[in-house]
Amino acid sequence: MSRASAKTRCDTVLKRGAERRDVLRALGEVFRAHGYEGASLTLITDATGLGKGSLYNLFPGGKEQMASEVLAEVDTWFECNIYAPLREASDPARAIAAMIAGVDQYFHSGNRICLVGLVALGAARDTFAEAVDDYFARWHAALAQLLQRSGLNRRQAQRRTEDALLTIQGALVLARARNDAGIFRRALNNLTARLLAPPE
Amino acid sequence: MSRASAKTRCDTVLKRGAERRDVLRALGEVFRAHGYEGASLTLITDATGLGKGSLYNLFPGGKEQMASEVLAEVDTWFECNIYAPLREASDPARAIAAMIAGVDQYFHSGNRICLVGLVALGAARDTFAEAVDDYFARWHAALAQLLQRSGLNRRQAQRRTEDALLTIQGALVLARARNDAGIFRRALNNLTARLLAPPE
DNA sequence: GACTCGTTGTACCGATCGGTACAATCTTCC
DNA sequence: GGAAGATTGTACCGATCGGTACAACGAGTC
Repeated sequence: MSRASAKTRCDTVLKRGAERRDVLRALGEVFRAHGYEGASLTLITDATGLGKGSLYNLFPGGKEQMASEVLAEVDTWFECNIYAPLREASDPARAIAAMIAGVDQYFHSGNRICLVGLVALGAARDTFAEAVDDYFARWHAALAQLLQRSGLNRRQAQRRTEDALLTIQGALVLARARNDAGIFRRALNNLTARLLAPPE
Repeated sequence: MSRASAKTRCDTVLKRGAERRDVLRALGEVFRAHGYEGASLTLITDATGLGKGSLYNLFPGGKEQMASEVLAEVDTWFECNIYAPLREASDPARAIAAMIAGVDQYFHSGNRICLVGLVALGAARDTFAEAVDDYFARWHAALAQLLQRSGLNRRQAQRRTEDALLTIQGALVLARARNDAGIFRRALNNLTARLLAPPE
């Protein structure tokens, strides 16, 4: 998942990919709900409505390929809706507000889990280590770069970016743990202010 | 896991509990490494050195009881080493520094995962929902109370406490995802400053 | 030493795991 | 319509899942 392929990925016309998209979406929800190990083929066939035959025809690599493609799909979404806008933004305040809005939308205001974070914590981390690291690394790079353009020095930009990413992850964990999506909403609000604060 | 039993739990003399403690410790590491679903009995027997016979003699309730007792053990550790000191502290600054130091120690400076957070994200959340919520709720109560005593109003104390807990969780996730324990260390440093900052 | 009773290893249980084989079916193109 | 190729449901595979049964073993007690 290199930076170079990012642009083309976003503009790709999905000829016969529409239904595959639907399958990937369903797969994503199964993995989110049960984790990589917990997502049994029975659960997967139920969620997708596809039999094993179709499933292994679509994903010859089995469960690993399914999860891998789901992660790639997540990555693409963030690339198009979060990272690219951050990189191309001229107005930092607007860009940050847009990022927060995008994150809030993607995670259903705290009612949806971060699949990448979930995979990172589980035993499957090693299998998908590259995709996991890449997801956060590219987010980090895009946001830190924007913060630097907005006037922060490199060190401050790095620190604030790290803070932003872990705040989002932590808010998702805590919101889920305490079954209180308000935690996520409040964290995002607070985060906006912290990111937009003047250099210290 | 009620608040009332907290005190006695800490002072309990473990007559024949010493070896059970060791087993629970090993169990904890297996669950941390593989999650609840992923921790198969084979992995468990390997990690504990106990056969199934001994295991089901010690834990008639099977895997669920094992995980339940491990969570209780985690809870006890935090009760004794984190929550109780926070409640009984007279000097807020010292208490917060002690909390951060305890957290850093427990999570091996970012190289160890939060089992409660992991369970919260997984499918086993519902099974252990009460223990999970309780863990964070008691931490929240103890810290918020201390912050109020240090001069913050209720609202600010709540906000900062929520921020502290999710920062710790998020830092653990991100540190693991990016395989960089430095993220956790930096987050804890930053958190100390934020908690000790004067009322806004 | 014999009796007790908690502890342990081991064989085994049905269910389910991820994955494969393959015949039946559906499309597509001529 | 019919040949060709992709797509699908279903039966099946060995391995492993969490859990049980039980006989062998162990430390105490008399």
